[in-house]
Amino acid sequence: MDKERLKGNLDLLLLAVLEDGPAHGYAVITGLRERSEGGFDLPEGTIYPALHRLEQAGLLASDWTTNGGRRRRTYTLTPAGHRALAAERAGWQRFARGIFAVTGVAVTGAPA
Amino acid sequence: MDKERLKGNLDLLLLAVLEDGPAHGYAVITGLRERSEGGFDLPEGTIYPALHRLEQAGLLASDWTTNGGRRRRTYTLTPAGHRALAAERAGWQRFARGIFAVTGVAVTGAPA
DNA sequence: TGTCCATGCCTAGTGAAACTAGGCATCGTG
DNA sequence: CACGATGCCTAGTTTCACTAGGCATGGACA
Repeated sequence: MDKERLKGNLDLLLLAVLEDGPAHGYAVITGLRERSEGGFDLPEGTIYPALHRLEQAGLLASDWTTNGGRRRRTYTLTPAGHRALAAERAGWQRFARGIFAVTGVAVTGAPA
Repeated sequence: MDKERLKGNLDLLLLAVLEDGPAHGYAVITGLRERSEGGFDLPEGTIYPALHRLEQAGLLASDWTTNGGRRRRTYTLTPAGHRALAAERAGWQRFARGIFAVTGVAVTGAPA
């Protein structure tokens, strides 16, 4: 998957994953990988700073839990996060429609 | 239109515009603006360096013409440019399908 | 006649976003 | 007991598009 294209869309992806329920960073990474069937296999250096940024922005709330001896930081969407997700989805759709208008490439779920 | 999302998609847009026939830089800018109904209103500082880069990469060929007293540099898609455009379209579709898989946002031409 | 806007080209430096590459710790398995 | 998977973190780099400036011509309008 093209890395450059990800720019500007990372928040959308993270918020969408967390929409299905709270998760910790590592689970977000694996969840993203699974949902996209390997398409989005993002490094930790991308995910963790982004989660911190989203929390800083008030879109996520986090709390520490311990599973066995491993500490996890679990993130949950805040109400502002839900609103931001909706805005991100709309923004993505606007952009993708622009691309369609210029290139003629439409996108649905099914492969060609 | 979100500026960050453009990253990685600029070549696709430029090549797609030039697919309809040769054009000079300024015409690419206005063509892009019209096709997207104002969505992609990109500054010259974005377009010109990108066209130079694409020519350097062998995807475009250019020649100077003069219209009245105004000099224009007209760009044409090379065969490699056509192939690159096809690859860009495929890359975009792959990416957009990944986004769909994660977020559920499908994109067709028609607005909601 | 002079000024201003659209046309038309260009580039050095900035800024924003994700990534690289490293560090640290625990747990299970061979 | 070593190594991979789990799990967290951050400083610095890279990679893109953009900002902000420069330059020139032609037409319209005062």
